[in-house]
Amino acid sequence: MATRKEVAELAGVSEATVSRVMNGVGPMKEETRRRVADAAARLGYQLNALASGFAKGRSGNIGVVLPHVPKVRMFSTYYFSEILSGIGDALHQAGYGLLLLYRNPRERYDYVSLYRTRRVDACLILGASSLPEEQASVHALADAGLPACIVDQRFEPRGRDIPFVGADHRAGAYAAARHMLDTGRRSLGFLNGSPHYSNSADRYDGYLAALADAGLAPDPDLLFEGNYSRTSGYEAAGAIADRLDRLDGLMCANDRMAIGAIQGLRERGIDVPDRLPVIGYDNADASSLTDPPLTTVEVPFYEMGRLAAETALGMLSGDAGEDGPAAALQGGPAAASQSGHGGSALPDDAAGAGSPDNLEDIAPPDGPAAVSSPGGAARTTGGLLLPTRLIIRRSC
Amino acid sequence: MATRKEVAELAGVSEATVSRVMNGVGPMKEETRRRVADAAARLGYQLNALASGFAKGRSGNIGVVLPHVPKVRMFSTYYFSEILSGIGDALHQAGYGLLLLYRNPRERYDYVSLYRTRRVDACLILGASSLPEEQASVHALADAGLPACIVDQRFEPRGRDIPFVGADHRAGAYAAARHMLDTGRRSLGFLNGSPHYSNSADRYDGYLAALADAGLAPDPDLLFEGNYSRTSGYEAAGAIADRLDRLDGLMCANDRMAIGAIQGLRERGIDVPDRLPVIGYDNADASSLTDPPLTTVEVPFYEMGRLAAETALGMLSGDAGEDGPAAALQGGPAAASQSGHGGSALPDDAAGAGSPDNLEDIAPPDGPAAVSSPGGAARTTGGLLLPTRLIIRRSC
DNA sequence: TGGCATAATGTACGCGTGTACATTATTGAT
DNA sequence: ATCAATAATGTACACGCGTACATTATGCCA
Repeated sequence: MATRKEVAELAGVSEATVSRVMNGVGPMKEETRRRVADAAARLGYQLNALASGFAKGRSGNIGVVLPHVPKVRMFSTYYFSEILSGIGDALHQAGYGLLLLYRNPRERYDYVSLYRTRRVDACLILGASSLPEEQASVHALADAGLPACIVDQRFEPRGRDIPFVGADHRAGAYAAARHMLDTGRRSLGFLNGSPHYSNSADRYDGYLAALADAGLAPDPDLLFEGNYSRTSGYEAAGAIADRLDRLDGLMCANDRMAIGAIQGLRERGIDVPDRLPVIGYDNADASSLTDPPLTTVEVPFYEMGRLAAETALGMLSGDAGEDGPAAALQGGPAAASQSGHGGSALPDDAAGAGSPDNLEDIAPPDGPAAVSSPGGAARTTGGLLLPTRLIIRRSC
Repeated sequence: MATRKEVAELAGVSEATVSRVMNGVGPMKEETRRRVADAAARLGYQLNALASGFAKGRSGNIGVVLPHVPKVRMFSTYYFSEILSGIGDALHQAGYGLLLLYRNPRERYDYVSLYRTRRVDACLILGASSLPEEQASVHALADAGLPACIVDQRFEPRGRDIPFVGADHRAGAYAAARHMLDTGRRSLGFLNGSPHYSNSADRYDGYLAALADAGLAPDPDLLFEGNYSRTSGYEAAGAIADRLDRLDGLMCANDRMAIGAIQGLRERGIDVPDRLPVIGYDNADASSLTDPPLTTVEVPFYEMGRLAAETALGMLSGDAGEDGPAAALQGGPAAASQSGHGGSALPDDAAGAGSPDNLEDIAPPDGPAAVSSPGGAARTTGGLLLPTRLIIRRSC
């Protein structure tokens, strides 16, 4: 392992000069720069990231926190892998490392220690819910005023808050419900996810808004609840079948529950879409594999990850970022809509089973103080909401 | 941020004593230990992992390398998320961090720099293939003699080699083919994956062995090739349909291709399983969601990740580990078969669609010098092969 | 009580870097 | 040619910890 001292000797300069060359700081003669670079190359010298981080008091790593319960596959892997991919690209581009952290949603998680021990410089929190332990953990992090970003989950505003980046699920659910209503449904059921997620509430809002716009009153008996797992959708099929005489359409808060519900309905001899049209949400991988392929709402998860990472990084590099995640949208080197993944590009093999249809023009009447911004994302207090898109297939 | 000095002063001891208490090294009076612990607690002091790692020359992080090509979802997310989960649990238990690294499979990747810059103490390589750039990168890592472990991919032995942990895909494919043959198929096609993966070759071996045991000769015209993506299976359906008159069964090297193939076949009016029974491989999430549910081979991905992590950690903590990954099996605090995930436990909602059937007794005649070991895993030169299990559903 | 082995603690330094500050070289204007 | 401003480089130290080694306390046996 070559060290800075050896490079300095070989190049005939001081260690400080080597340091400056390696970091590209301060003015220096081009010839000196080259001599040092050559010496470093000849010795195979590279900065010791550990020592460098130690001297700067920064690890150079961003913690990405995922929920994880042993033996239970609670969440869609599609969801996380897309977001992670976006995060990974953004962090790599900025020269940061991605430290993957698993958290048990039912236990208190000490975010602050991660910073105190310098394991991470910032955190991105994925799959958070408002379970008490979880909320308390996040509040402690917010109170400490540490750089972080919450992905796709909003907490109730309080003094200091952590910025979030999510998707406009209210608009997405509105578009889904609207599609059902526009195609003649009058009595639309809704299989929602756990109320611990702000997602669920947002989707419910969109559902209600679409009903209201169609002059329909919501029927509490047509509201079902699962926990976003396929099994919970499968199990909900019983209750749904019981209300079948009053239903002419079913909307689900995610694809996995929709798939489970379709399975359960089919086992009861209820055909989808002939007897009961169903619409999902997420545009997960599996949604195009099912029979029938699932009409669903595409969510820009990759972009979400990217923006969340850029938001957190923005809080690190000055700005004393009280601006929230919108700053990343405007100032980032690669803004959301230009990064080449997501947006209008179809993910891998999503095509071929139904014609995607951009229905951005069908917007919900009034979001939560949302204002559309240049990237197509809406900015709300303390957060950013990315636009979603309806994908029409054959299930409704 | 409290520092060691303040703790030492508050406790009335030297900094060295604080250090010893925090790390639990050397003999010390219980009262001293308590005094220091109290002082640390009162000041909210925690070890600075960065400084500690710097002093020890170790980052405390293990790099986990994943293939990643922008805009292309090349690999099953199920596969990686299961393996990652196993890795995460093992590393967390050992107090190590998980640094997620994305690699472009088509470019050379400088593993060695990761160590030289002290970003990681060891690496776990996932989704590796024998593409030239990739192979060269791995060889350089092996030549440097650095601690690492390759997951589910074997490279040809050479001087110094990196240990690997994988699954016995030869036996798995044998069981799958055998199941087909035992249920009356005589003319079994095989849709294999890219030959850049040792997986593919192993599965092909198992397929051939089962044919041979049934007294059948392989028909080269019934061998198809995809790239493990659903799309490639979908596209292969054309060639498969062309040979339909000579086929009475189709075996696929993974579930995604099987699902794609079934879709393609159905579009050509070929019913599965009535006209052509199909069997998959992996027991991915989606395999139980399809119509018909897919008979497949379960692979203990979680265990695979756990064992790989334990193998790499074993190379760190002495043993000058020339023993290969088997050491982790015997010596680890939680051996494979006891860790509670995988093994006989069904992953989440895999049940309910067909009766799983353990066919471990149907073993291939002769593996590549494989010897079964206490954990049920076979140990081969330089690597460990975990057992697979046939899961019978309705697609064949 | 003395001596010795061992436990328990303190002292001192190195780990490799970033950077504030001091110093020297260079340039340009007068 | 002189001086000042600025560029370019060197010097010196802090960052927080682990640990080899020195030192002191303790217990045990004769």
